[in-house]
Amino acid sequence: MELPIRISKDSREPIYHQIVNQFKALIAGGHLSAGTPLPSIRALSKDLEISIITTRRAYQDLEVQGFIRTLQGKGTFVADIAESLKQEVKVTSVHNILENAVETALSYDYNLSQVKEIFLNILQDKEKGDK
Amino acid sequence: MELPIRISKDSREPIYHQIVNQFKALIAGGHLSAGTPLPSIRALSKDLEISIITTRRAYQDLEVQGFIRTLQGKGTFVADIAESLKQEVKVTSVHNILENAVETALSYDYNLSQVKEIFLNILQDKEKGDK
DNA sequence: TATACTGTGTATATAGATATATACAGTATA
DNA sequence: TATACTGTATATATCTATATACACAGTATA
Repeated sequence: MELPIRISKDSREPIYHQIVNQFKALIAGGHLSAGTPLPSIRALSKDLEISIITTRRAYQDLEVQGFIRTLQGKGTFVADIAESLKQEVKVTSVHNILENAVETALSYDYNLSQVKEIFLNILQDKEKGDK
Repeated sequence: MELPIRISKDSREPIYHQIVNQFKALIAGGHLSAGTPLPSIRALSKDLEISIITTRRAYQDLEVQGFIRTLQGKGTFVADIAESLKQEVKVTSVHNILENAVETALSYDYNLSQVKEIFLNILQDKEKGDK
């Protein structure tokens, strides 16, 4: 199974944390349903060219937060999460991300109209790119 | 001078890096013009309740990237940067930030229309909040 | 004019966080 | 039963953040 997990080594955000956020998005967004097996820490670490301890750290955080379950010798699976919780994570996370992006754009001395225009341009580019 | 520099200790992004990004936004955005003195590493570290070595690390990175100049015993000042460079940093950074936000929103299985709606709601909230 | 004080930045040692390499333990299958 | 999968643990190196001390620059005062 090919997962859209990517890490940026340029980012100062810890690698394990990038992985956590991306899996959270996939799970809360419904891309990965309950019971689905995740790649093993070895498979993922090879895929991302990082240490298995780094992928394990990410899986540990996800497990502590209740998104996945791991069984020694068996593997890691998407946990059974209440739809309401998934929805809450989805709505809250996306809202926070977009709001932070707006705040940052405003700190560059753009005004709301300009931010809106730039954003709509990006959406347009994405729409064209999808075709 | 009161600067809108804030750090989030919850974020996994290193503190020094958060400071770098926020100063970069203020400088590229024109809020801080060339020659403006920045707070000393002691003043800023007291303001943010962090170590002076952390603020120094942020100032060092900003100096290496050409945004500021520091003189031992005298202080730290906004560097004289070409308007074209400031503009480039401004446009590129904001575009990247908004684009990444869109990408992340899409990874939560929102579609472009939904992302647009959420974003416009946020802008609306911000417009109301400004009043 | 020299010295002391107060500002400024700079350097070093240490602790915690992050990422790695390597070895150990559990489970399933041939 | 052996092998190949799986997760788990430990030691080490690097990065980040801190506390503390040192050095430079400007100003005030004797």
